[in-house]
Amino acid sequence: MSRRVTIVDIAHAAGVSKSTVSLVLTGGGKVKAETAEAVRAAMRDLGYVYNRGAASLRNPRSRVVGMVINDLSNPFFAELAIGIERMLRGAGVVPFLANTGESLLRQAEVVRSMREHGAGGIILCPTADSDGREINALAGLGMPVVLAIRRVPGAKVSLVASDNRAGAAAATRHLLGLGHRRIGFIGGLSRMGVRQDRLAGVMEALAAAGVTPDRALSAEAPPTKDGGFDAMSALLDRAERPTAVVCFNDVVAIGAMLALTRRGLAPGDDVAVVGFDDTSEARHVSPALTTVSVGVGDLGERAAQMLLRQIASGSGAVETYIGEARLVVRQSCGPSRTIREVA
Amino acid sequence: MSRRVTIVDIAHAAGVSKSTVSLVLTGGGKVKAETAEAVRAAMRDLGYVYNRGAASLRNPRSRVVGMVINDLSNPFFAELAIGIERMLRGAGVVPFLANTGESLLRQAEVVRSMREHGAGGIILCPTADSDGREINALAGLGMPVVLAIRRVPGAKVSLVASDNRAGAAAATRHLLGLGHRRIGFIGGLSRMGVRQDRLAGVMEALAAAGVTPDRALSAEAPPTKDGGFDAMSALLDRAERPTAVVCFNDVVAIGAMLALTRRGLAPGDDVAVVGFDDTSEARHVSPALTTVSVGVGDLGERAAQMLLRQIASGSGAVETYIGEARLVVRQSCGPSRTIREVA
DNA sequence: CTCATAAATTGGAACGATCCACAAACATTG
DNA sequence: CAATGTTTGTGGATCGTTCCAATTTATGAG
Repeated sequence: MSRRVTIVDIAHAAGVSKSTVSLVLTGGGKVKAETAEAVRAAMRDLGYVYNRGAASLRNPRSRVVGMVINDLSNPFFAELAIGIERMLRGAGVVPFLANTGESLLRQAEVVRSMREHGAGGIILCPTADSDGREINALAGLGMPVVLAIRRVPGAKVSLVASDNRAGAAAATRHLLGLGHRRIGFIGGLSRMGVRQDRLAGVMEALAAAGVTPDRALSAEAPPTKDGGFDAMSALLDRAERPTAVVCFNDVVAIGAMLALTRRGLAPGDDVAVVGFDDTSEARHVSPALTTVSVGVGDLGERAAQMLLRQIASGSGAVETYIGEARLVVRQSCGPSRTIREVA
Repeated sequence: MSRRVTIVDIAHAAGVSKSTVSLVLTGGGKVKAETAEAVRAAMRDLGYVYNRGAASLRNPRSRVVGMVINDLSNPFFAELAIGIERMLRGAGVVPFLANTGESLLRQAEVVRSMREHGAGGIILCPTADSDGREINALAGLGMPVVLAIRRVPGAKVSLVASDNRAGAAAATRHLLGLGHRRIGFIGGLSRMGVRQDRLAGVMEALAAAGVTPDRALSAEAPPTKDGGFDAMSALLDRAERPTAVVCFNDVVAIGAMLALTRRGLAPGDDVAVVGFDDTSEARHVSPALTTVSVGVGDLGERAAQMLLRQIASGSGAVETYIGEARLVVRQSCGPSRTIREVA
């Protein structure tokens, strides 16, 4: 196997110096058009491949960033990753992607590995048990960091998330408007900031309507389908059942609907169910899930933009963007005076 | 901001030479335990970050590979990516991930970018219109390549895929066993190898049962929900409707079920529907979708293993793995003598 | 045609690691 | 204790690029 082709080979073939080749590579200008063309021709002929590792050794301004996602198998986060990637590639930046699967250990490994590869910044969708100090330490070392979706208690870094409180409040007002009074909240773990915010939104709306919340109607559970199933089942075992539930997210909501069906209850008619996130599954389940859309693709793009800005400015200034959360009414809340979505 | 800390700084702090530091870094052995510990302590104290770019300049054995996925928003491919990633990280290899969104241009860009970053190999889930020559060119340059899920006509590289033909045949036999005779095939574009294989499986099973296939019952359409919706609608407009359809994949099947429902027909009772891939959505739609499982996570792991083997051996030997496809019977094919899945 | 200036090009020194051939320190043995 | 072998440890060259200061070449004004 022949040696790798380097700029020196190109320089030789094109009859110029390696510096000139470097100039046309970096597009700095200052090189005559015909010389540049000759160089490019030589690169084509020899099958030259630019070595970014070598380049960033000398010039550490990096065109690579890391995106660390806690659960890629969740379409919500996959959509987020796609939004981030779209924006980054548009800006000529190459994203390293890693999936932590909610493991704090893997998150640490992955972040280290990205630093070793010279990532110029990191977009982090943190695991539920992330430590603010660790993230601050990372940012303190001069690494631009943007948290996405989930805030981390104590972390003083930039954040892109949705207005969970307002979204949950809107969902709750919708249920109140339909006549529901016994409204529960299920799914998510209490240490999750996102859950705290969404629960707070529900409580706020109940309070505003003068309804006294029943603490027994909110159940903690892993943010999975099984979690939703179990939590809903537990609530149904109680003497005083809820007539409606706001769920931590769509996955939990789907699990909850399954639990209802299993008991011969009709989601929407017997117990109203609202999800959160508006993943594509929400449209496809039956009955179609009323949910709160957070515009996840857009959030991803914003996170990417924010990171790029942060890298460009170099001033570790902390920014926060809270995206609007919009209620999407479908069929899972039974008869309604609002207009149903025309799918 | 202070200069980056390098092995020379570590060497100085630990009172050894940079060569020794390099030795403990690469774990080559030949260094006294206490010296190694002193070096490691210095690294901790100074907050040292290994510079892989510099390392792979001198020693090009790369610990990075690229994974190029055609559509991450499809949970099927997301699951594939997760399987690949799991195996690679287990082997200490860092995957670069990129999403091409079915764009051939982006695929080319992304592959180039990965080569520039020194990827030691690439797992490619090719766009539908990929050119075998281009892929052969890549492999010919000494880059280990493994195609996943989709074969590319003319490409002479390793492949990990599922037995689409057998899977489709099994699904068709299931429908035949339920008494269906007018069995259609919908979704996918005719240039897709995967579609050709699945369609061939259907035809094969029909022929084996002595049923003459009606060409008018197979409809081409983009492999999306809308594609499935439109294709199913078109078939329903025909005088002689199918009583059952095998769909290109689960997404198409869900679209087809939507089309049925829209016309007041009950999927499963009026027209049987079978999907392909067994994504998580298949379990959650109603009626739950009978589909063909290809074990996508496992396929991802196999692809990763195959690439690692190929990188290790260095011999561009071409391997092929065809995973088994298993019929999963649920509720979308109406009354059945087979035992329903106990969800 | 000459000189000043601008534009284009160039060689050599980095960047931060690994590799190699060799040297120093230590152990073993007759 | 000399001779020999075995661990450990070391300086310098090197990988492919960018940066810098310096040099050559082209352009324009008088």
